[in-house]
Amino acid sequence: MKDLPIILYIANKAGLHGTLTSSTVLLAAELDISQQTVSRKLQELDEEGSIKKQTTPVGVTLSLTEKGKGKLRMLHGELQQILNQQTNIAGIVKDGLGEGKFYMSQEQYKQQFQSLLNFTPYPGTLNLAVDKNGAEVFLAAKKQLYVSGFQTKERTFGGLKCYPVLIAKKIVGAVIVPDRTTHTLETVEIIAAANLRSILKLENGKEVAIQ
Amino acid sequence: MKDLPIILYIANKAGLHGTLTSSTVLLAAELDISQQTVSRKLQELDEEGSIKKQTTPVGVTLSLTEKGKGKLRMLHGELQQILNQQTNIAGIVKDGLGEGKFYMSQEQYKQQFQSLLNFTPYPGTLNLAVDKNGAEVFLAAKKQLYVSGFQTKERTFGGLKCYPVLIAKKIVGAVIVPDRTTHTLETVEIIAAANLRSILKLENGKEVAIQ
DNA sequence: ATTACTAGGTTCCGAGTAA
DNA sequence: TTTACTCGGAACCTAGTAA
Repeated sequence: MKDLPIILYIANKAGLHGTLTSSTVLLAAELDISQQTVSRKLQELDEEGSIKKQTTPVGVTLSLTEKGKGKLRMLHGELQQILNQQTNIAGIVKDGLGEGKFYMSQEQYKQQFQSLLNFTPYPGTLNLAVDKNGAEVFLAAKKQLYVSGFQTKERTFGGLKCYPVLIAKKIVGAVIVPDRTTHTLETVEIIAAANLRSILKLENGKEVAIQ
Repeated sequence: MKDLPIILYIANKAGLHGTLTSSTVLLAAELDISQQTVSRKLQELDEEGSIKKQTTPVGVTLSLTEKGKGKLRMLHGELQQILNQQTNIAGIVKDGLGEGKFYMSQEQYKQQFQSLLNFTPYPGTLNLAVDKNGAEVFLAAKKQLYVSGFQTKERTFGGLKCYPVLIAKKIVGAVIVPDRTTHTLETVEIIAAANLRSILKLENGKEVAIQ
């Protein structure tokens, strides 16, 4: 749309249906363009039918036309669509390998989780089968935190990415994606402060939504 | 915001967080500007930090930066505020003068209502006491229809403005404002296909929301 | 095939000023 | 005071091309 700043200014000051009494000089100052440009642009917007302009001896009176309102509504709709994308996915509970429990018991991991997520994870992860593409989009939209790897005298523990999420609309947790993961994003691992399986009464095959 | 069309295009195609693989030639065709302009604008948007651009031998790979997303969100918020103004008010049921019933029984009114509103009003109006200013803003935001006056051999019936509304979240009706009204907008008259008092179980003093 | 530079034409902006 | 015209200069766009 053309000359959006001016239309937005009018809409803000006058409301969608009201009128704005002002002057080209004042508008110029507020919009940080010259009085001449304001004058010209108001003419153009009027001719093109986006606004209605009445010139008086003491200034101008402006309001949006249906066409102008329509443009704002269209733009709003477009933005709505862009911004309100996939913000949740569902996954099916499935068996993990019991590794999660071992990892989540490591003190170094636990400390990092506590400081990054403000909770210490229950020792054990919930594995969810999800749509791979859906999960990628979903996680891309989330804030990514990073838990670094470390070494003990026995072995090396890798780093992992970590995305805070809300599980089943009420429990704060996180999706974790180990750097060297055994499964792709077809499966997603979830941690939380409590045992999700028990407090959500989950069994294999049940569906859980995360957001 | 500068170069909104390009940012919107990327956001539409790639989503907020995804990446778009394309070429300046293709973008030029879709946006109806020259390849050179696309090339330059992508450089500018990249330098200014609204998008991230990677140039490959076969085209460009684009994604929005946090700054770019922020701009979209800000614009969206602004539009939200403008568009989602007062879209409902509440009123207290009160006694009318019984005139409504007489007017709504007039065949010429009934026919016009039917064609404008797609319902024939129940013979009688519901009077609601509302906040005057609130009502003005509310009605200003509604589509205004006009029912013209007419004459019979006995007398003259005036025209009236008519605003389709939803009553109590479920019943389609309309606010009517006679051209020569006896009350100001402190009281609002409502019509609907059915008897609102009975189907909503209303008595004087009860509150009704209209939107 | 790309991207993107240069050059020249067009559009746009705003200082000056008339009404 | 206004709005809005003229006109010179700045900004912007694209055809031609190099890489």
